[in-house]
Amino acid sequence: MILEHNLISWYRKNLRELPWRQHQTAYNVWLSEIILQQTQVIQGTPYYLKFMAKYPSVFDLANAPEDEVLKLWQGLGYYSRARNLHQTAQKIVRDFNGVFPTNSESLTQLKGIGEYTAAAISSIVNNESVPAIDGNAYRVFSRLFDVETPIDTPEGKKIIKKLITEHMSQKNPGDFNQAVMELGATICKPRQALCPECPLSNMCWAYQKQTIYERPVKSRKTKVKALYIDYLVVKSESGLVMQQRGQEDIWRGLYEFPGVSSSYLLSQDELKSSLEDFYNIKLNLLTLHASSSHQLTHRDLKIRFFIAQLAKKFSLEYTAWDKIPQKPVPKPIAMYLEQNFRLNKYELL
DNA sequence: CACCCGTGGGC
DNA sequence: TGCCCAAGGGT
Repeated sequence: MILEHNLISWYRKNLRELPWRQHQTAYNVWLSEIILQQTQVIQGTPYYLKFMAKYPSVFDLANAPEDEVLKLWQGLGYYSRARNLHQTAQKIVRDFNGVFPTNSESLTQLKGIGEYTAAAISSIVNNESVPAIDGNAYRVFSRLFDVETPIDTPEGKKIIKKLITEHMSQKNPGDFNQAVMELGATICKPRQALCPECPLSNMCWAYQKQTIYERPVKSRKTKVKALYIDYLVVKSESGLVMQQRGQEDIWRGLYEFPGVSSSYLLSQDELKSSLEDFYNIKLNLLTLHASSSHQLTHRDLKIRFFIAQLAKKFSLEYTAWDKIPQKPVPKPIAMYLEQNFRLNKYELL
């Protein structure tokens, strides 16, 4: 009770004025929550503004082509969020006349909305008393009660959920959930926590025991695998050869150049023969044009771009120069295009 | 349920 | 530099 009171009164004095807090409609909150999944506010905000400007309602979003949605999402990462966003918008329009379900259980049925997002939407928009447990909530409550069980295990998640459920507000669940996240983002930070300014420091076990930076405990660490990607840049007067990635692996649905990937660095001969076999082509010349490295959470990418000269025209489709800027592409491809082609004309520098 | 999915920033 | 973290979800 005292926890709830201290937390919510602190929140109402200190909340940041964020764009999606102006109206708090279901569409508003849903869009912001999807954008902010695994994404910091400072990184997601420009995307939220772009999406709201282009798609003011769920109908506008539903009617957009998928490539256009992906293009607007480009650079934000985790592209399945954009595809699910689009599909869910279409379902809301088709099956619900454009009106979102109000309770968290129904929301969970929709693509891209899991337990956290459903709780966030229903508590903020519909005042449903369900805990929205994100990374901030795990950190805040594991510190408040000095939880030693790793929070990335089923047992740890259960413990945190029970603690939050016991302490969460019945009257103001939306403010409570947002307050926990706000506290985690601005005070109870992973590093450089501002404990003297915290409204809950007097009841925080980890603060008393000086275990703040040992909480939360995590058990798993992701292992990073190396991935070598070699791209073939095939030019003609009309454009570049580009293709859409399939449903496997990273960057699903985004566009890229033809190429090969490998777990080890291919020699020039290996590369040449595998490209010729895979695409059924004959390469007269293969010249290294640029290379870059790119870090993902679980991948260490080494990318090379080769200019190719073919014996005959490529069998794959050439994308016209003026169409290339419309294609959603992974970050390394965008960087390569920006550095080597003029943005408007897309001619070789 | 363990693993996979992007990108940017901090230290 | 290498690692951690961020308003998680799908499979």
